[in-house]
Amino acid sequence: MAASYPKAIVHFDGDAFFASVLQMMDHTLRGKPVITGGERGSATSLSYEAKALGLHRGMPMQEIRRIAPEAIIVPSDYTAYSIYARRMYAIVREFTPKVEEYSIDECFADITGLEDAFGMTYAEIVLCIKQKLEQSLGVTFGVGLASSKTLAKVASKYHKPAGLTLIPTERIEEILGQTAIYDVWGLGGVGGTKLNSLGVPTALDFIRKDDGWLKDNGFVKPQRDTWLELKGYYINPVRVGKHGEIGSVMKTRTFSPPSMERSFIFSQLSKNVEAACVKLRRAGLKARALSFYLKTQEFTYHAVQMDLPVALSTASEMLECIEKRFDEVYATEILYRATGVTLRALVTDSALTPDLFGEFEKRVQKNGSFDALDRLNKKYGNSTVFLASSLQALRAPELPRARKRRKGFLRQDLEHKKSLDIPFLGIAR
DNA sequence: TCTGGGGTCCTAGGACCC
DNA sequence: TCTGGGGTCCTAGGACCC
Repeated sequence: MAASYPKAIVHFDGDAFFASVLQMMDHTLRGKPVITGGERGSATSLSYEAKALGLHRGMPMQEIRRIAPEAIIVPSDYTAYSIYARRMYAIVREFTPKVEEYSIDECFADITGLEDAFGMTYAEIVLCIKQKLEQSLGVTFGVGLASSKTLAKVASKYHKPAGLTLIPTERIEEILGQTAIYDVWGLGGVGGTKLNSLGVPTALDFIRKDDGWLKDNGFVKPQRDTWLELKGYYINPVRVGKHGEIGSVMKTRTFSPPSMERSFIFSQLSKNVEAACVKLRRAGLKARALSFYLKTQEFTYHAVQMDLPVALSTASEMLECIEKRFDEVYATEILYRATGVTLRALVTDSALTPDLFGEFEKRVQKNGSFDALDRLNKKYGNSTVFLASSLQALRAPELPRARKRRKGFLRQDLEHKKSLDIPFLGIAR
């Protein structure tokens, strides 16, 4: 009996990807319990040897050291991860150009209709790609083949690690009967809880409901699409190429303890704007719009959305615009715990057209590092002694140390905070 | 665990217009 | 001028993902 696939969609998922990459880069780590994310204080990725010790993702490092002193905590290396990711995409592309780079450790491929070209069944093609990935990268992969992305996702995590699972149409019900509704990609915690409370604990129970039931219970397009995909319909397409292009740039940071001091909160926001601009310039982009927000101690958000007069990539000029509207979100007597900024409507540098009044020309000349501080300082005057004093800090020789300390800042640092955080403001690079 | 950081997509609802 | 119906466009915010 030939297995039937209306579409042949494959999902590849690197097993314990970060930890595995680090084990490949350093052979002394192989076969050992490796944990990454030490710099954050909790585990980001764990090797299978580490998982076998009962350790799990999100576990505090302190606890890990207590439970498993033999565990090796290694700093993250995002450059290495992305090199491996690119190799992974390249290998899959040797078989088909229809590859979606979904994330740093996952991709989808559409191999529909390729049996004749390779003289193999879909299952054989998939096995062939899987073996090549594992041999070339030294990382094992969970691989799933089905007729939709959602089903392929179910398949790739069905057997771990190094699993290969096929879900042709005739096996859908069997597999989904063993798939918890919480584990279905796209439904999330809220949707999963809701379905569970409606008496739908598995994906099989879900696909057995009809369209009317979905509508009556308030399920909308994203859930309906997932429902269709689980039934085997190809709804969510494999998106070739487009991934990797940046649509928006965001920077957010929580600070502790929370604060109600306007100048401090504004400086936090400045820091985020600066960091976002660094990323923006690195990508050769400028933003025509942005939004910024303050997050209160109660986890409510207050945001302002604004268009920029011209496309910008420098923090100083964005901050001028932001300052004018900062008080729309900031209120005295309220404790805030985080700020954030999102740069949107991005355009490439080359596509930028100078505006009518020569603003563009003026801006080109203003690329000095201290420009931002000078202008802000002049603008705010006495009301922001804070910024003025930070200017001194910026020019002080111990800048590198101050920057470094910022990472793990402690309560004591708070007393001196004003001179610690501000160096970030206006360092244009 | 009193709740990280960086993204995308969808939708309800307001503004505006016939 | 008022009322109602019905489009379109835009945005804020929610939910989800890794």
